Amino acid sequence: MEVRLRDREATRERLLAAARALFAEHGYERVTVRMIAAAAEANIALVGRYFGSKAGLFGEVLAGEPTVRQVLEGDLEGLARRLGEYTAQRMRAEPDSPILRTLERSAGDPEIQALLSERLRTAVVNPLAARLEGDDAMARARMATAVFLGVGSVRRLLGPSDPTPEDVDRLTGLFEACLRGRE
Amino acid sequence: MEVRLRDREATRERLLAAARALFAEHGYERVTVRMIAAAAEANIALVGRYFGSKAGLFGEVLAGEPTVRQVLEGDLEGLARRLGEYTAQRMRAEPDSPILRTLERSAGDPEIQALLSERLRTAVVNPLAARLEGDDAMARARMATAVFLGVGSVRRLLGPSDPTPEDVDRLTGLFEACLRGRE
DNA sequence: GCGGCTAGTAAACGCACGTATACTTCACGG
DNA sequence: CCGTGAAGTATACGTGCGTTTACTAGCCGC
Repeated sequence: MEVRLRDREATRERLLAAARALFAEHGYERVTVRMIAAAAEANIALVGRYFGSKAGLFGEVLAGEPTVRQVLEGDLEGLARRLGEYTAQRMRAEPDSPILRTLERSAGDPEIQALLSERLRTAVVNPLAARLEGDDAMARARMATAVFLGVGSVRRLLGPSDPTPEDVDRLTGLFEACLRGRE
Repeated sequence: MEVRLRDREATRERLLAAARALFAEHGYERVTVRMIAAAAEANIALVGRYFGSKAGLFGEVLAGEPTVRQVLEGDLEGLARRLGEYTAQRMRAEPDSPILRTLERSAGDPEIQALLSERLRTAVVNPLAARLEGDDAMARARMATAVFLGVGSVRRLLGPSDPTPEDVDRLTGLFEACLRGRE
């Protein structure tokens, strides 16, 4: 593989990677383009050149994230428990996903909020609703998402707490109640 | 009652009221001291003079909010349903409480986050935990709080939705699952 | 080998913020 | 009626931000 010092694509990728890590670490507003450029060992002006703006770079970071969460795959019966276990981890530590981490540090800028909203919809809520049956599948998917996001909020605001087996059971029960259709 | 144009206490109160409304409307970061001063028809410098700083003013706004939520009062059996109904309202519209509105617009500044955290603890989580029994009362109160906050997050991010009677039932079920102790 | 496109750079622009300072104006007690 | 102290004002300070501009330097085809 050729090594080029002046490589537009490689520099662009470095900026993207640095932005991905920093946004996940601190959220949108508390990351400056100077921080990103420094982390990528690139010049500040290149952010504007390659991504148009800070918001454009953020949008590309979001777009680069994988859409389907592995939690949603697998059998439908175990879905509530997988969600319960996955969410229980959120009580202790930050999510791996940059989207979710950024979401938790939630941005006030309406443009950024719209980007996050669109992404949450296509990456979490819609895939989840697609796995459910009934005409209120979307409402139930939203409520399950609420539980999921809420646990993150509580950890962020009140501090982490190690989930007990009872917590996992309780969360699983919550998701079962959310996902269960009318019988 | 005497009418005084130069009334320190009245001006202070106007600033406080303006700040309360604006913080609830836009969150901490997106409100400037200039906005507050303009809304209160007071001079910018008075914010610093009377409250020390913007953060000091915010702290006083938080401190002025009522501590105990009426939802928590009343019989324990109906608590889950009252929480369910109260939370269902959050699917449609913003909370009345400035604390909760500010919480939803969540501030990144660590100092402000600490203020919000302390307030959420003393105004919501602790009173709720106090009403529960069992050694994991706090864990269950935190989970109920997570559901409550999560519904707000989802409304803010994905847009409001009118709660159906089924939503109320489902939320009530969620809170029952959270609040129920070991049997 | 050299000119021209282009990646990369340095520096500054313009703005908005929270805060601080020096000044002005008014109410009120003597 | 006047001086004094507090209430209120105008303005500027310093900082940090996202963005832009004018420039430099390197790669590549000819």
